[in-house]
Amino acid sequence: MKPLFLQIALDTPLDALFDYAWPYNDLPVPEVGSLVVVPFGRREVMGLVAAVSSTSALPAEKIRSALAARTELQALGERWLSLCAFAAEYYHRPLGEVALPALPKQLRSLKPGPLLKALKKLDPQPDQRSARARRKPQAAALEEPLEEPLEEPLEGPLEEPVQAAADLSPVVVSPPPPHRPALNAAQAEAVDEVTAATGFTPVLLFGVTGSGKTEVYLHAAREILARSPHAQVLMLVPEINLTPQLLAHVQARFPDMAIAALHSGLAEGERLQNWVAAHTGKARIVVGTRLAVLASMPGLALLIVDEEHDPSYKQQDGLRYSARDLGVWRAHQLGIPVVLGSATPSLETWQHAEVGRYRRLALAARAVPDAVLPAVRLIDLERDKPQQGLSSLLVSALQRRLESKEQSLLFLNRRGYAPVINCDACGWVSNCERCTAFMVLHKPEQRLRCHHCSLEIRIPRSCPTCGNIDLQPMGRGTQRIEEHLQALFPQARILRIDADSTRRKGAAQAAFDSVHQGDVDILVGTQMVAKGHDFRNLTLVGVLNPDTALFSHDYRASERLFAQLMQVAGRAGRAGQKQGGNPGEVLVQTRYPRHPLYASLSAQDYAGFAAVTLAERASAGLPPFVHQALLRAEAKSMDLALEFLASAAALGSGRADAVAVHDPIPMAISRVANVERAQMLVESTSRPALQAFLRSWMQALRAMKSRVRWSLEVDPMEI
DNA sequence: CCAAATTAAAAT
DNA sequence: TTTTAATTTGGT
Repeated sequence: MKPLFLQIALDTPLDALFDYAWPYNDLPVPEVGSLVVVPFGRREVMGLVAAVSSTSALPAEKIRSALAARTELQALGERWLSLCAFAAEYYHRPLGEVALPALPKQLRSLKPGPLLKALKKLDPQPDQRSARARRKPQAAALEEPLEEPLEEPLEGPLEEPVQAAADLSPVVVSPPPPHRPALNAAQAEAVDEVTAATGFTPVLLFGVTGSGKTEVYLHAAREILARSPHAQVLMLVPEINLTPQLLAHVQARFPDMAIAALHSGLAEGERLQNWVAAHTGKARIVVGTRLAVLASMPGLALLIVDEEHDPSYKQQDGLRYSARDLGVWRAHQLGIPVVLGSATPSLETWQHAEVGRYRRLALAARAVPDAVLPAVRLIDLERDKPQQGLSSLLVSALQRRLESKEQSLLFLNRRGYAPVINCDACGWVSNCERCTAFMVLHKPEQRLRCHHCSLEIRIPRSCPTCGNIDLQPMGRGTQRIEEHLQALFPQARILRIDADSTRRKGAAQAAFDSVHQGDVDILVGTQMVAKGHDFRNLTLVGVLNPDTALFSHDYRASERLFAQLMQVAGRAGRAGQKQGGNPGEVLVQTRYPRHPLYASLSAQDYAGFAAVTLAERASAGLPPFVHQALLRAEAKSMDLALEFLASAAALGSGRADAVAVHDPIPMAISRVANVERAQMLVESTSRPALQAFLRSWMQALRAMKSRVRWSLEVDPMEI
């Protein structure tokens, strides 16, 4: 008998597949992995065929018919479906809520128009880059020094046979020879390890900024792509801002290959276009942010996660997945190598390497011949009292760079002008009326803004409680530092780069370009400037206010701080010193110059830092030695939220075998946008035990049907 | 008495 | 989650 029922995953929180009839005898039955349009309630939505069956457990009158199949698109593969199924199971979400949001929006639109257009565009031309990739900023980036510049474009021993195999296209008459630096011994060994791998091989590529990780990625990719015309490589980067740079780099090195970018900054059409290129195998290399880990790539043969420690790999709403973890799982599923690159690996990854589950390959030196690691010096703020947030040592270091026409970077992870304003007379502070948080002073707009709920108000002329007209900004953000620097150095060209200054599309790229072109003397920025960008003429990095993370209640704060400071330190003196210039220097302003974290930082000793921190985590029973999940609740009142969590805990008590359920507590910022939030930690030393508990617990919780909004996060990063 | 606001229930 | 129907509330 012919199968007649489609079991369809839909983007809805209901944890079920939905049975639909396929009554069209003259049309082929859609195969598993196809997209189909179905009626759902009063709407029509796109669904994904998860299974096809000749029977249904439902009474016939409840079953409606599917309306149409999206036959133009090759069905999604079994491997992709099981990747989604794994993510759904691991993060405890319905399959449809994982699989459908992983597809480009236009693919889920009921009209086939955009897809047809994308397919048509894909077909005639062999080189199907996105329009964005061809536009100017890309071209400009190409002329910039590559991330790890080397003196001579020597051909490595690996190159010749690979190059011959890669030049498959008969259309290309004579491509310009790509600039391909030779590898040093450590790099070559790393490439060998990755390319010689058979089966699943997780590799931690451990190397400081400038040690040449990108070269390893590119050489390994070349080798693996040459093995089969269908092979594909996925390269993940933490941030959209870093994709143009890597994309330009990859395009320059693989001029004959179709390369696709996937990130949330693309226009819908481009996103679909690039996704389809990956899905059909046309794009041999995909460069993308975390969402790209769920791209359909039937030929995936190598997966690279650059800066694997970066918190951006964690999705912070909806399905709270870790793209790095899913990437590793995907490599395992496919039996392929996965390269995790970092100078400051996450402690999870480092621990995997310590016990031998991951292969660790170290790139010790900077690949740039005359580059030296910048000296890290601590400025004791108790001795060198800062003026307007700047110590005298830092000011004179800035002065020296201005005199020698070198660039400086001041790093301050706090945007706005001042994090709060207050009234000296009565003690009023600028609290947000909807959140338990301060409203931040943004001077260019003359407004107070809440960074949690986006509420914005004009700066009050006088104190709302006592009428005092003298309201004071407290503390400093990037805007205030920028203002003060301009007063200190009126002739200097100062540029601020943060989320506020780069809100417009393309603004970030333009800002980075102007730094590269030497139009900027002093750069002030938040973490945005810490990542990836290689500023050749930059020899001073000042770190302004790092201490708060030292005493955070979040045990991961110090790990993040260390990684961030190492990364920002790497911006200094990266391309080597020019004659007579200043040596690369990193000045960290701190009240705690004897803190062990700063000792490790000064010595640029990640391994030492990791050993100490892992020992602390082990003795305190923290990750990676235990596995955690977090149940969050949101309600109108804190009591309701806590009450929900308490009854959830009671529901769980019977099932908790080798699992600890902690007390419900209000979140650190307990109210956001007038919603009270609380959370409850669940943990176990056994991941399977935790997962088994969560499975049965979630089922019970869903049946409980509370009015309280709740969500579960597996492997939370911030607690 | 109607209409807005809140609650409950269903979705194959 | 979204959507709709059912019920309560509130002002008349």
